[in-house]
Amino acid sequence: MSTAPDRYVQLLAQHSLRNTAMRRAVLELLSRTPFALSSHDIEQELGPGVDRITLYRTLKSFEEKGLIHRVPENSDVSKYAACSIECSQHAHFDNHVHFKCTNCQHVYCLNQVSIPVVTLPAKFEAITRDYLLAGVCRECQPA
Amino acid sequence: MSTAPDRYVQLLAQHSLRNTAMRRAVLELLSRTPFALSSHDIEQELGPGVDRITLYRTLKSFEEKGLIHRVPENSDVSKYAACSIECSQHAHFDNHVHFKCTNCQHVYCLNQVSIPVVTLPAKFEAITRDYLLAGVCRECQPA
DNA sequence: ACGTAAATGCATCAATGTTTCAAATACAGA
DNA sequence: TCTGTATTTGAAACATTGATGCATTTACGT
Repeated sequence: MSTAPDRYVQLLAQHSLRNTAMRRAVLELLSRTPFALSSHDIEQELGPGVDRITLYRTLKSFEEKGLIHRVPENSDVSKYAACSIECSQHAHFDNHVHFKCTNCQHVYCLNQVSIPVVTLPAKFEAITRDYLLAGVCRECQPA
Repeated sequence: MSTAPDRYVQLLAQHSLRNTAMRRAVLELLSRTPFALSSHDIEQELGPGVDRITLYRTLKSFEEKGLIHRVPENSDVSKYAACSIECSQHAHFDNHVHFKCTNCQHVYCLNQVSIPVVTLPAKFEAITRDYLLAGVCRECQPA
C-alpha cells in the first residue's frame, strides 16, 4: 500500500477520519471502480495482506461518515460504492438509481438517472429513497 | 400448528407445494402480518417448536415458487412478505413500493403505490424494479 | 392402502460480521 | 521535532445466517 499524499488524504480529513493505509486503499479502489463492490470483492482486490476485520471497520466508518453508501440489494451480501461529493455524516444525497446486471452481477450507480418521487398514503413520510433495477447492462448486451 | 383445511392449502397446491404444517403456519403468519418479517421474526412468532433449517427451506421454496417475495433492504437481514395473487414461479409481479420505518423498523408493502418507470442510459435494459423508501410510518407519527 | 418422491430433522460446515483487548500509529500541542 | 493521547489496527473468540448431506418420516397420486 503506497503512501502517496493525494486527494484521498484530504477526503479523509474532511470527514474526520485518520489517514491510514487501509483507508486510502479502500477509498482509492472504490473511487476508480465503476460498479459497487462487496467486502469480499475489496478483500480480493487489495490482495492477501489486508485484515478482514479492519476492512469491515473501515467500511462501517466510511458509511457512517458519508464517504461511501451501501447499495440496496436483494441478495445476502452488502455492496458498497463511493458517495457523491455532497454526502456527509449528517445526510446522504445519493438520489440516483442503481442497476444490477443479472449477467455479470455488477451493480452500477447510474448517477445521471435520479429517483422519481412517488405520492405516499396519508401519514407516511419518506426521508430516503432507493431505486434498484435489475437487467442486462451495457457491457453484457448481445451484439 | 393447526390442521385447518383452508385457503392456504389451496395456495400451496396451486404452486405445486405439498401441504405441511410448517408451510401452512408460515403462509398464514405472513398473510396476516401487515409488514415484512425476517427469518428470525418468523421463528419467534411460530414459537420454540420450529426447526430453523426447515424454515429456511420453506422460505426459499416459497420465494422460488412465487408465494412470497424478499423485500430489498440495505441492512443485513432478509425480510419476506406475502406476494400478490398474480405471482408465480415464472414471474414476480410485485410492482409496489416498499416502505421501511426508521422508528419501529417495520417494512410495509405499499400495494397501492406502484413503482414509477425511469428512462435508462443506452444499452441498459431493466427487467425488474425495486423501490424502497425509509421514513416514519403511519403508526409512528407524532400526534 | 401402498409406493414413491418430497419434506423434515439433525449434524456439520461455510460465510459474514461483531466484540474484546493489547500493541501500534496518527496527529495535535509543547 | 518530540511527546502524549486518543484512535486504529490485528488477532482470537464469538454470534448469526444460511447451505449441505443423510436417514427418517410424511404427503399424495395411483
